[in-house]
Amino acid sequence: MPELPEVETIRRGLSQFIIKKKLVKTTVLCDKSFLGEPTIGVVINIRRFGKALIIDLDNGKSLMIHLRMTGQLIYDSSCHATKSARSKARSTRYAAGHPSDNFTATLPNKQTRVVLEFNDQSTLYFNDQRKFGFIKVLPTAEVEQDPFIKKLAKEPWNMTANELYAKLHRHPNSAIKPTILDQTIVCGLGNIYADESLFTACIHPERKCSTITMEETAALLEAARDVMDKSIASGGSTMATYVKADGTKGDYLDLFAQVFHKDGQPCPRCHTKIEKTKVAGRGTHFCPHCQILHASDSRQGKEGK
DNA sequence: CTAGGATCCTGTCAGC
DNA sequence: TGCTGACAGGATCCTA
Repeated sequence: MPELPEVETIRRGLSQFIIKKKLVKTTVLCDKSFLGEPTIGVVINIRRFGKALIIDLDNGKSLMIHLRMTGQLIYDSSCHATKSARSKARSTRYAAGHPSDNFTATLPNKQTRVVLEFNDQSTLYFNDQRKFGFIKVLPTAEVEQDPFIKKLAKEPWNMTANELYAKLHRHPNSAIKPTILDQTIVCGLGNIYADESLFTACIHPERKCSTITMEETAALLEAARDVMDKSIASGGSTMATYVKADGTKGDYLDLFAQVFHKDGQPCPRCHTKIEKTKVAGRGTHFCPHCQILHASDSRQGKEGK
């Protein structure tokens, strides 16, 4: 699901395409996916707070979009049925979010929840298989007071190791992984980048926060910045599926991930097999050799295997 | 206050 | 083939 780098990728791409265009029509195909009243206005800015995207209009309203697990935004510059074949041939697709065939499928389709149309007849589709994501209309002036936005922590680039260390140690008995997934602790990491960051910093995902040292905190923060910087630079790991040389589909994620979805494959550092387990209900990938679990981290009620 | 689990929803895949 | 349960790149709500 889209994490910070994917949402930033969408923000940059959409900025090129829809700023200064007028949103003229909103079609809501799933009531649950759209909160508030549809509105009409010119797009003047696109911002991001953590994993939330904000589209500001010139009428004092903003669209807050959260993709959650399976949301996608697919911009299509081609026009609708009335459009000529010539302009269709020149159509542009810009898609990001949860990777799926929807990026190239005919739209709208079964998973399309909201359709936003602009004055030049281009279209932004909000697709979301599981309906966890949403678009919400609210006054621009109130965006930063929104409960979700308001409690977001700083992003890794703006946070010091001291700040993160203090926050981690407020949850001494929690495992490190679910703690860094908490957007009020540090903002932007999701399941992929949490695993990747912990791997890079050589920290076992089940380490208790109380055992994380200042040095490890600094390494973790740097790792988080690094993996997300790399992903943003390459257009986000979920930007699209790509077609491999043999004609089969691949996922950009496979190209840069070191551990995520790599269980059974050799660790890039030590060649030990990457393992997959479950930590706090989330699939978790790590190298059992590079990422050591200290004796003091062992938990009761957990049967070893 | 923290910590853990259930929950929202649809689709896909492994195993029988 | 059909059924079943597990699982899924997020966040919130409820309970102890």
